[in-house]
Amino acid sequence: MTSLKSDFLQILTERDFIHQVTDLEGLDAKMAAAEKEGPISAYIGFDCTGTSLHVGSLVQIMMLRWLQKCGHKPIVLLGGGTTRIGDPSGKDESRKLLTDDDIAHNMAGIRTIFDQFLSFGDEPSGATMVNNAEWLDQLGYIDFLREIGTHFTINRMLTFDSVKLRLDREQPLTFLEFNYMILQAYDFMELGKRYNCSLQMGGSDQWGNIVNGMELGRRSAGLSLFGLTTPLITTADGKKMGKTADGAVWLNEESLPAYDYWQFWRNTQDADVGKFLRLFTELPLDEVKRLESLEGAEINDAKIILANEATKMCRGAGAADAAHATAKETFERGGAGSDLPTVAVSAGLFETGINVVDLFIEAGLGASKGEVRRLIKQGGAKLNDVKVDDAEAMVTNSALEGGQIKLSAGKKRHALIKIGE
RNA sequence: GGAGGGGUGGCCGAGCGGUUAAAGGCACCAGACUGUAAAUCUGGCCUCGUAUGAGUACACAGGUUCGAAUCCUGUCCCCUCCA
Repeated sequence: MTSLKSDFLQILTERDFIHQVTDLEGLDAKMAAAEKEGPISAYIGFDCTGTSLHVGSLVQIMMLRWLQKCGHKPIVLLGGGTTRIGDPSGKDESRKLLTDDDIAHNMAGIRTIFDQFLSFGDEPSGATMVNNAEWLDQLGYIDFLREIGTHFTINRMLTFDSVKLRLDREQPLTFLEFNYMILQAYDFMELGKRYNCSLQMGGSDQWGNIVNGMELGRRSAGLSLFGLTTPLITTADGKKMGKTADGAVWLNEESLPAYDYWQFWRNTQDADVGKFLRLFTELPLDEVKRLESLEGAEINDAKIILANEATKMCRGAGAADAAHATAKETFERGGAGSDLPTVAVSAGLFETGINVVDLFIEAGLGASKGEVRRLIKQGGAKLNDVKVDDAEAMVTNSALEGGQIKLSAGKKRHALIKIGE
């Protein structure tokens, strides 16, 4: 492996973050010279269509974190302006146009995530969050076309993968979508001008957009810009990572409790442990090597470390410890950790008694009565770790253990029922 | 604006008057095996009912028929080609 001069690129290379770089040596030299010439700023764009981001964005977030650790300045660009148009790529869903309030709300939610990973502030390496509405909102169409449009040829745009794929497959591509790449290119240039940002990073699908931005910056503003992309992160069986039964694995607590977040990492397949440790934790590489070489049941220890580290970073040490403790209690001792999903019910409920099936639904462990009955029939339902055989059984005060009841659906899904006021 | 094609269960996709709660695949859930892994096997996968069963359901609204996802009419939406 050729050794790089800058810490940042060295780390990224070792940890398999890099898919492509526009000018590795040039960028390396520039970053290595930071001590004399000051840190460089780099940005990654994020969509703000929701109040949270999911693990799919985590690679990018980790890159910004490393960037900051290496003394450079991370810029988080939120697509406030582009979100207002609505991203046309997800064309199966009718795109909803977000109001300004929605967008502001979403941005606030996303900000709380970045607060965990980055340190914001005015110091040279302090992170900043920028909204592209800042410049996009004021764009005049004609001026924009004259200034920016002249730098793009349709011939060239047609050669981009994102466009070509659509055309080859004879799928429609709207004009709006076609313009997206120009707007993204414009973002890069504006960030270069306003924030002296010289590097854009992103997923491998962003390569074309990044390159466009570099060229626009050079031609229109004389900027020297760089681009870097990450590979698409897939699990060992070839799926895009980050999807679970209930959808995305969200990064913020409101969308996904820390316990579930921890569990997501804990349930990583063997074959992915090393990869994930490299990308999503900051453990030293020799430690990662040791952990990923564990075999058989021992690799579970590596998964626990992965879960702890990942959760700590995203949700804080306290949340990670609590999740770990609960998992230990629940899985290793068959008890009930306090961090399990908990549902409070009124005391009166057990005076008269409640049907087990209804109780499971109450606890969120089943969507319909039929589903819970099936679960019981198949032997997957447990109440205080005792298999439930009778779907007609009533649960009364006598089932309470220390004021709570532990319900389990299968081996992994558990919930606590507690008496509330 | 003109011509044509289409909207089926979470997704893909068969069905094209009765034997269709709707083939098949994917995803998902549970069980077995294990290590809270993967792979594999078994069962399940609209709602209500222990179940025979009942109720809803094939874009929406009507109609034809003993009987419709299947035929007809209207509405909405999507796509392709032409202008």
